[in-house]
Amino acid sequence: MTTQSRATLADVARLAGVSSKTVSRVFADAGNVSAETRERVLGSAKRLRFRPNNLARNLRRGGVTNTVAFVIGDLTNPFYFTVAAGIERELALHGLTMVLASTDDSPDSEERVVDALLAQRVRALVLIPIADDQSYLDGERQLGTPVVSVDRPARNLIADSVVLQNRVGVAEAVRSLTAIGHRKIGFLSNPAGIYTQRERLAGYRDALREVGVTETAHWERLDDDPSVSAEYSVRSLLALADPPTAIVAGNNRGSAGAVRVLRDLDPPVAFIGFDDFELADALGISVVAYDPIELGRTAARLALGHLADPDSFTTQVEIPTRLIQRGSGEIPPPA
Amino acid sequence: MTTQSRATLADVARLAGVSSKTVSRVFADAGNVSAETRERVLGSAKRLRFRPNNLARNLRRGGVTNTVAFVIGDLTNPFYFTVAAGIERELALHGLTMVLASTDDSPDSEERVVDALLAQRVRALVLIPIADDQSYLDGERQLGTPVVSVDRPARNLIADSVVLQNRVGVAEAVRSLTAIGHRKIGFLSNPAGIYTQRERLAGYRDALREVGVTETAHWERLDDDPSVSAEYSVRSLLALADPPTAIVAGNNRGSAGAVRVLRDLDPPVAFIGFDDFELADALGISVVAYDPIELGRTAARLALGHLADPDSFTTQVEIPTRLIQRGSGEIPPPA
DNA sequence: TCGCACGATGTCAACGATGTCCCAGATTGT
DNA sequence: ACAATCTGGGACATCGTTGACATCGTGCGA
Repeated sequence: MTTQSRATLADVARLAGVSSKTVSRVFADAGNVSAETRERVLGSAKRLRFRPNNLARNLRRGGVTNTVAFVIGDLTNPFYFTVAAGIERELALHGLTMVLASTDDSPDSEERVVDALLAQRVRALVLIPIADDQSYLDGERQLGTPVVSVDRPARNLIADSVVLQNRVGVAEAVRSLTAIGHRKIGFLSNPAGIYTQRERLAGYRDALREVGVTETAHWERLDDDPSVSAEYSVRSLLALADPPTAIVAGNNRGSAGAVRVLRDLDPPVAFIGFDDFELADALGISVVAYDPIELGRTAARLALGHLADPDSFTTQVEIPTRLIQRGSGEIPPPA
Repeated sequence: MTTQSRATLADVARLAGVSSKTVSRVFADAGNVSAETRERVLGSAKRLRFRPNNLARNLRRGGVTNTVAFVIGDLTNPFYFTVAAGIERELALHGLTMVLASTDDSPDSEERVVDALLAQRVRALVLIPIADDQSYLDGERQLGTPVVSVDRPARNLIADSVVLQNRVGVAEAVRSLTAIGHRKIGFLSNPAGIYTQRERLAGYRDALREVGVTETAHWERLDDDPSVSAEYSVRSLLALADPPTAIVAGNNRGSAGAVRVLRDLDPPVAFIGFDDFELADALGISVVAYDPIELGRTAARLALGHLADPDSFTTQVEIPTRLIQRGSGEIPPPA
């Protein structure tokens, strides 16, 4: 494996008998090079396996790359990576590349990871905020780097954001349950501390209040400890002296647990989850759904918008949710 | 929004009253700078919102970045994304970043996408080969860029690869069916043309041949048209004059379809899928499983190994699979 | 007390590509 | 026929950082 060193513009130029500027013209400018010269240059380039060095190019062009960073908490969550797919697609349409970095859901590493990306001179930053405070990004924003927060609003930072209709979505789901007579409705949330879960909890309470139910605390299972399984929470609800006749989950984690417990219960307990999932249709599970790809695309579009017009206003977008009824949410309470 | 320009080493140096080299030392070398000077430099840097420019740094250091590219066919396939998560984790341990690019399953765009990444001077390349020929990467490999192919071997290219125990895994699954008396076993494969599916099909035939069944063509549903739904294929198997008593699927696409059709069949038809999936346990679906995270980690480790020792031999790794019995695969044939 | 090692800092060039300016010759208009 | 314009191509500086090497005190052993 003779690891020879990489060819540069100058090497190609020497072999082709032209100046390096001419080679540069062939590869970038496309301006004013005779067909004959171009052929000769391309021939030499191929022979030397030349590949233009984007590091140098970008440096010369003022330190601007064509990559956009997406900072994600937990890479193994299917929700986040579908968002990433949306971002990648939209960026690809504009010739931009996505760099993906994970903070492993650790608030402390967020700033460190983001810093490393900014040092790479990413063109824009899309992130799912994990830490309690994104004010450290303010300087960068003022320097002109678009920052878009996804799924949750950034804290202490003026930035575009794309979030779901969490509160309205859950309220609609709960309303569909109260409409068929349910009053004792459980709610699963874990981790309960984060923005999305707080919003969804609020939606749950909203809808119950509308039918006069204000005492909901004993039907709420709010945890911040990921080791508490959703199955356990569901069982603890069913073990109540006055158990709920329906359960709503704040995320797909809750759905997975609920499915396991509820499938062979008699009398059946109604269930509605948040986040759609593979096979939910086969299982007949009703869910509050939305389009995660669209979430990503929208985030990318906002970033691209700021790149095109740095002085545009910051925007908050809400991605709509919709209730998909598949059976589990349409079970009426026992007579 | 006053978009002021970015501060450089020189700017910080001027403000701190030192040379730019000293500032460089503070941010990189960490070598021999007095505490007092360091304080002063860091102060100026913060005031100017200075951030070192990795483009310039990497250029100066010989055009070597700390990013590794992962080229993926279809970003929305959870399998690939979990692999990506594994890669990202392993790389993070070594201070490297992952860039993700998608070819949208188009063989034509593979070379284009890869080229763009190589121009960014990625340190190594991990890819899921889509095109029929990866020989275009040979030059780059000779230049010392580690290339690792994942899930399928690269064609016409000497490169490390990490693949699953496809053939053995499926053979084991089919054997578990023949062991309890099944002889009429269907096989679903779509897209059937790719390496993994061909291997799995071979495993299926292997195991049937062991029990003397050599005529399997009418039980094989091999499609290359993604618009042919797995449900349709399953139904067409069941509609045979002599329908199979068990079905094996070549991927999770097949499983999803099979689950929908098979759940309320009487007499029940045994089923084993390839690829584990969320809720497979709740549904009692037996599958041939493996660890996709480990697949990614292994790929990353191979790349890192080549970076550490450029002259190391290329390696082929097989990630083990295992049969997880959850009920659907243990149904005996009707008496 | 002198030489020398060492710590703290500075000078300068170079990484690879490109923007700016410049030039020689060919072509065009009047 | 001559100036004006265009076309292909080159020289040189430059983007922001760092490696190699130089410089200047200071303290310490001989």
